[in-house]
Amino acid sequence: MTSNVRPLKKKRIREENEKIILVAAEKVFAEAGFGGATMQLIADVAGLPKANLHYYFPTKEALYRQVVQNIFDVWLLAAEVFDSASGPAEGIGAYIDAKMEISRHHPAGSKVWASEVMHRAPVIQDYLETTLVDWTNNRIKAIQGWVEAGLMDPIDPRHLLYMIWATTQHYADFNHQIETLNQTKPLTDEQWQDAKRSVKRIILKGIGVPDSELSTL
Amino acid sequence: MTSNVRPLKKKRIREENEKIILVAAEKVFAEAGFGGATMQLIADVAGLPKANLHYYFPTKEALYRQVVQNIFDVWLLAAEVFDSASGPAEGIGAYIDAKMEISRHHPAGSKVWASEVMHRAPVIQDYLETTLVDWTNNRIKAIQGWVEAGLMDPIDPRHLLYMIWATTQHYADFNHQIETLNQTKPLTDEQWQDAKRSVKRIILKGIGVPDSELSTL
DNA sequence: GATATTCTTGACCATATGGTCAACTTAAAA
DNA sequence: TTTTAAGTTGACCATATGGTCAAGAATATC
Repeated sequence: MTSNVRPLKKKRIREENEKIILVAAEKVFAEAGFGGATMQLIADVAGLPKANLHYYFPTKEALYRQVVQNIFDVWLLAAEVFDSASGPAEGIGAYIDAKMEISRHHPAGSKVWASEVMHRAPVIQDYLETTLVDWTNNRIKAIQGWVEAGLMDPIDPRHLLYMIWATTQHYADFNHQIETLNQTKPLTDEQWQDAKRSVKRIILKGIGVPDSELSTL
Repeated sequence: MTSNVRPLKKKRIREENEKIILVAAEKVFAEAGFGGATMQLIADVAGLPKANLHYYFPTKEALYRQVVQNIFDVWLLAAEVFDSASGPAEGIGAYIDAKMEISRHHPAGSKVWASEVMHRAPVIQDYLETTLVDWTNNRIKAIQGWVEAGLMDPIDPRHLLYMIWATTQHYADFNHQIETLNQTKPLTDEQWQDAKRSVKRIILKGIGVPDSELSTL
């Protein structure tokens, strides 16, 4: 109540409305895909008239593009734990944990990303070719360093990264299938802990991290 | 030429046209999503007038449903290698190989499936709840048997299956991203071999299959 | 050869959708 | 207070799309 009475500056109005629209758009794009999503439905979810969306975002494509870019930022932020680590058990373990948390609490974003990439990335291809390529190459170097230091087996870093991405994002993108296989119920806190532990255990053991470092999972 | 001159029976005409339409539909649905796909585009890809599609498939939904069901059959067929195996190295290894082959040669189907599940399976929810649940429960029992026989570590079979599905399907669903990270080129035969070997090695070693059985990869 | 059945297809229709616009309200600036 | 700028919104439009239909062609049946 008070927050509505308090006079909002124009700048705040813009920021808040853009935020509301982006949240609604992410949800609708995730549930219906780009082609299946309608501006009217996004407007209804946002609680705003459709014409208002077009005031802040000129076209459906522009709105979608902003949604995808925001997700990309979330991905990159989660990856920072990778760098400050001294070895694979810590770095990859923390990375898996971070990505599993995103899958749990931010599944819509992951789905929009998956859909965009499945459709050959018509909107964010430039990001793939620049930011993602750079990021990946740096992570590959880090992993190769761990291999050379004898901290893990000589695994091809690319396929390791793909496995981490695939598995962690699976818990978001396919959450409906996972719930169906879980008596149509969402995973409990315990089940999420089990999932994280299982994924970390299989991958870390699979790349040759010593058993002694797995006991802390 | 000869095949067109030869008089075709009406039954054959129906079978062939349905096949042509289904192949075109799978491709278009994979590239554009259900909402983004248009009957006109599917008709163009199939080389038939749009009205002809509606003669064989009454609605867009009916056509889509048939596409998804066909993919489901491919999944199930690939899983048969699981059963005839004597242990995890052979069974899971062969299963991973089979699914990787599908991802390589049948990526469109995998994408349609992923999209369907991401959108909460509006069309094949009944299949998930019956066939997929049954299949999964049987595979879980097989894995538990291997665990009790001491052939692998006590891993939660569910999370193991999710990891296998996620990773193998990633090479189909995200093939565009993988190509972008591979100098925008498709994986070569060798790279596919590397991929299969890496995936099998990490997972099998990760679940405790003895090193002696990994040397054959 | 005559009849019935299946298949083919251009033209057409009702509807949904992305996007526009002009009138109006609210808030900031002068 | 007056003026300017930013935000709001119902009504509207052009287009694209799923689906229909009737007339005709091809094939099977008798």
